[in-house]
Amino acid sequence: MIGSPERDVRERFRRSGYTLTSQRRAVLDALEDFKGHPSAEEVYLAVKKKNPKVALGTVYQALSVLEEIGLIEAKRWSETPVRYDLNTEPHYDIRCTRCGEVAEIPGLKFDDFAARIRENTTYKVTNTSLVIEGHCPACQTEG
Amino acid sequence: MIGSPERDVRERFRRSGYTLTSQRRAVLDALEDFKGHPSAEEVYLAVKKKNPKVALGTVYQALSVLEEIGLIEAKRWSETPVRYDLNTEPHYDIRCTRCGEVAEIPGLKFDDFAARIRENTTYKVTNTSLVIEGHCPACQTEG
DNA sequence: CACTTTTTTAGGAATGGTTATTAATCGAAA
DNA sequence: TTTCGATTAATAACCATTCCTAAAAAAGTG
Repeated sequence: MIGSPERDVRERFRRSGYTLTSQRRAVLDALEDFKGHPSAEEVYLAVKKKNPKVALGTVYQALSVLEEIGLIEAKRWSETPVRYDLNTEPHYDIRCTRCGEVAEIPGLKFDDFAARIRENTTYKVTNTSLVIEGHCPACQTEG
Repeated sequence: MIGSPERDVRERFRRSGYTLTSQRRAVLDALEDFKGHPSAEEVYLAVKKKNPKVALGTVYQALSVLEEIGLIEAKRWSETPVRYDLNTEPHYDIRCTRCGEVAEIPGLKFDDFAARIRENTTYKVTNTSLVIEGHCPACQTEG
C-alpha cells in the first residue's frame, strides 16, 4: 500500500471503523517522507515538528491502527525498536545485524519460495513476515 | 551443535577463553532437556530446580556466552521473549504468531534459497537467522 | 601450596521500547 | 445543541533484558 490515493486511505479507515484523524494523517505522512524503515521514535520526532503537542503514545497507537488496517507493515525483529514499512506487498527485507539498516532484496520473487514452505509445513504461513539478516556493505569492511 | 560430546563442549569453551562453570553446564543441560525453544525465563526455572541459588542474570549471561561460542542459537523474533535453540545448523523455523510455538520445517533445503538471496543483495547474509511466521494447526481452528 | 589476578556469580537496580490508564477533548449523529 | 463513543495527551506501569557491585570462584604464578 505504497503511495495510496487519498480516497483509498479514507476508505480503508472507514471500512475498518476508524476515523482518519489529523494525528493519524501526520503519522502516515511522516512514514511516506521517510522512504526507509523508521522506528516509532523517529516517526514521533517527525510528527512533532509539525505538531509539537502530539504524544509518543498517540504515535504508537496510530501506528498500531495503520498496521491493523493494512496501510503499513510492522517489521518485528527482536532488536528494538520495531521498524515500520509502507510496503505491504509480500517482499524480502534484509536487515544488518550490526548497524540495524534495513534494505529490500529487489530481484527475488516471493511466491515460489512461499509455496515451497507451504508444502513442508502444516502451519498457515503469514508470508509478509519473512525476514533475512546479514551485514550491509558498510559494516562488512569493519571486520 | 546438538548433543555434542562433553569433550567438544569443553574444547569450545577453552578455545573461546571461557570456563565451563557449573552454572553454564546447568544452562546447557536444561536446554538439552527442553528439546523445543525455551525462553531465558524457562531455562532459568529449569536450572533453579537443581540449583535454587542461581540468578536470572546469570542465566542470561550463560546463554549469551553459549550463543557466542556457537553451542546454541538465539532466535530473535521481536515478540519477547527470545527463544533458544540447540540446533545451530542452518535450517528453517516457523513461528506461530498467535501462540508463540516454534517448529522446524524439515523438508526444506536451506542452501539453494540462501544462494538466491546472495545473488540479489550486496549484504553478507548471516543465514542462520531466517525466520518464517504463520499460524500453527491448533491456532488455525480458532479463526 | 600460598598469593595474586582475573573471571564469574548473586542480588538487585536500572534501562528502554512499548502498553495501559485515565481524564480531557473531539467529532459525528440525533 | 446535546449526547455519547472515539480519540488524545500525559503519565504511570510493564517486562524482558542489561548493568552494576561486592563477594566468590577459578586461573595463573612463584
